[in-house]
Amino acid sequence: MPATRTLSTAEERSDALVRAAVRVFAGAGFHATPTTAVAAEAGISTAYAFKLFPTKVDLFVAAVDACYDRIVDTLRIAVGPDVRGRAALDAMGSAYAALIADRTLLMLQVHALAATSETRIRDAVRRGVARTVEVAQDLTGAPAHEIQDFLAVGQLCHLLTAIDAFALDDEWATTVTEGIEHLPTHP
Amino acid sequence: MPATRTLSTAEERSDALVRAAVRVFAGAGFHATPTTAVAAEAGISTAYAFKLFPTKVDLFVAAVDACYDRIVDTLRIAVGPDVRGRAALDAMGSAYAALIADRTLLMLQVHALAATSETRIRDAVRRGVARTVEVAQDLTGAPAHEIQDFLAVGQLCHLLTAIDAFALDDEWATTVTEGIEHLPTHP
DNA sequence: ACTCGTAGTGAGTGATCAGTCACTGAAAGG
DNA sequence: CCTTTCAGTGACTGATCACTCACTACGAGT
Repeated sequence: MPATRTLSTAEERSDALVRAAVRVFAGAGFHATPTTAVAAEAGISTAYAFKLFPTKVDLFVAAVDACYDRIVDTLRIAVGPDVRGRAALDAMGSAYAALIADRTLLMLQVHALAATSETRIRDAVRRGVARTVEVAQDLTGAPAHEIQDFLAVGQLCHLLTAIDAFALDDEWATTVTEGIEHLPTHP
Repeated sequence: MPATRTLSTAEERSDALVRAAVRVFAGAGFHATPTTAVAAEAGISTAYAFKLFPTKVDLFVAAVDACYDRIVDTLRIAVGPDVRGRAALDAMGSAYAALIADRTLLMLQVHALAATSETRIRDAVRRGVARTVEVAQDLTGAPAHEIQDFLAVGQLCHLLTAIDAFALDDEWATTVTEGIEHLPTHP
């Protein structure tokens, strides 16, 4: 293949489109984001976006899967081979906090959860949570209640970040954010 | 006022509309639910619904506020005057689990969180969380980290219920649901 | 009886958006 | 070259939806 190729492969375009979908859907969610906005962010026409992903749901599901790909990879490399149990879970927690610091993956999860009335989106979230739990179990060997804690604290971070509680200094906000890994506040 | 009155007061209609809004928005969320569907559920015309609540956001915010009204009331009556600390928080947890058993208030919270890019909705969620935290602090006197736990477990229940994890018997699902107050599965 | 404020609605309208269609053009193999 | 395949798009369309307007009707006070 010559270096002067102007057309991309469909696979390259699909990847770019999914990356754009993660960013754009994270902003306003499934129903509030037009497919046109995703295509524009990826720099391709709406018509071609629909050729690559026949429906908007297909594209959203691909974005959710990509989101959990990144999460699972991050958790996997966070913990050294000799670390187990709670220490390993803590390492995963820190890695996760760093990963979602830019809010993109965090908000995409929030929006995916809200779109679970669409069966295929619910299934994508199930797959993602399943993979997360499995990697946490396999690499830390921690008991069920600690895995639950790990997930629960993650969900709490989602809530607090979505409402930007870290930026507030009312008493309730400081109570509920104190000691939690600080995530950057909304611009 | 005679018993044969056929017109309602605007206040009665508003209340009915907000109750309908809680139910209907809980189903598909803010952006996927037309105002017409809420008005129909309440048995009034779309035009009148817009006279009572000038915008869809106004109606949604009223629904979110009503949702947290019910939550806060439930938490308040759950704990006896002499119970404090972790025991009191556990009582609140059980009362909360019973309250959200029909998924309506639970899913409305999930959808509200996903709609926080609208400032007024974000503020409504903030108000709700603030009230929840305040009532938990005042009535239990529990330390901050226990209040955080309380919130975190609630959020975990939202996640697990939204993806109907309680209905699954894959290993990850049983791991992550075991010991958590069982909520009914989706029909 | 009359009038005025308020409950209540049918029938729109303009904008947005998911998805389609008919088409252009690049480039690899022969 | 020339044909075939695949990347890529502009210009629609039909449906949906937030919100409006012009209007009817009820009933309380006088």
